[in-house]
Amino acid sequence: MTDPRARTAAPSPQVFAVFNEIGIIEQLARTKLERLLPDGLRISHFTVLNHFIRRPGQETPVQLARAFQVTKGAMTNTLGRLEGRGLIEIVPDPSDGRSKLVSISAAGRQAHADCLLALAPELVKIEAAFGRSAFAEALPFLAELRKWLDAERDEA
Amino acid sequence: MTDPRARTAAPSPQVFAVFNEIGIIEQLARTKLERLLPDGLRISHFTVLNHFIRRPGQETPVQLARAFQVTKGAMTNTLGRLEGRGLIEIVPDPSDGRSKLVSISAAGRQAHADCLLALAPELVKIEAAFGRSAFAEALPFLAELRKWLDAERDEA
DNA sequence: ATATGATGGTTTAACGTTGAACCACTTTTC
DNA sequence: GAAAAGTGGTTCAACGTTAAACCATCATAT
Repeated sequence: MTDPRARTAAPSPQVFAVFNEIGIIEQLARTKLERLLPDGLRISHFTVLNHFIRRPGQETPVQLARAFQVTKGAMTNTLGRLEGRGLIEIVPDPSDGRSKLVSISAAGRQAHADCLLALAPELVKIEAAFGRSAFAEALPFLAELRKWLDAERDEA
Repeated sequence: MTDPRARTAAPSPQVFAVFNEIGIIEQLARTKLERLLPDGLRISHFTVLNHFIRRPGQETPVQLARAFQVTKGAMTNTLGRLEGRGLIEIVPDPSDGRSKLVSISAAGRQAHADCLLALAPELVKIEAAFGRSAFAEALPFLAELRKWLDAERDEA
């Protein structure tokens, strides 16, 4: 603040580098794992199924869109594909005429199990290459970063 | 290996979680930062400019595609946009009739500087929220993971 | 009650990406 | 040398995503 020309400090190269690595990892991991999923399922489809396995019950499309940080339009697309395959059920929300309620179906639970089986070997291989603890240690920072970006999202 | 039914061990939840967080971070960061870039530039465009700033010289489209882990088709698209804006120059490779040589232009250097200026405040804010060291500490694992996924890519 | 604003969901256009087919040129092999 | 295999680059279709406009329905205020 001693130099009046200094409007904004420069970010450190590490910040750039972290986002750069994350971008490349996302791309590599998505194409690699997507190739393993059965029946042309996409990561986005699997993620929704996974969500319902961990938190059984009903949820609205908007809740799901927020949970995965995608637009409503993207979620409309994803849910349409899943419903078309019979992996989820969508019913109107009796308490709100605008809304719908989404839940996983028996076929969806089976598909999720198939996905897990298909992904397991690759994930185990990755885990073995780095050791179990490496991922556990990396997780807190990534979760914090995700939460921060998420929270800062709707502010602006 | 004592149980013949055990074909593959199950991956730990942390591995799943790490890729999940990375996926969401990538999405949030891309849309957030892309909104800041001037003149409708995309992250993929900026990344190429950034590459040429750090490593001045000439490179072929295939080299660039490999560096960023995208398909040749994607790089054709990216380079076409950049050339259309006059931010890079593409000339035929005199030593190989199939190939081309890409280099950054003066306008490209200026655009890169504008991008840095536009991104700086946001990145500084993120850096301040987590401390400078947090990113430096997270980087080695991410770089390792990226390298591993990259290397494992062409094997299969 | 009525108007005004907010929210849930869909649709459309535009874009970037993958994957595969394709052409041109080079390198290798015999 | 000629044929075969490999490599650089482009094009095309298919898909997922964002952004924005839009309609229907709820909530709130007056």
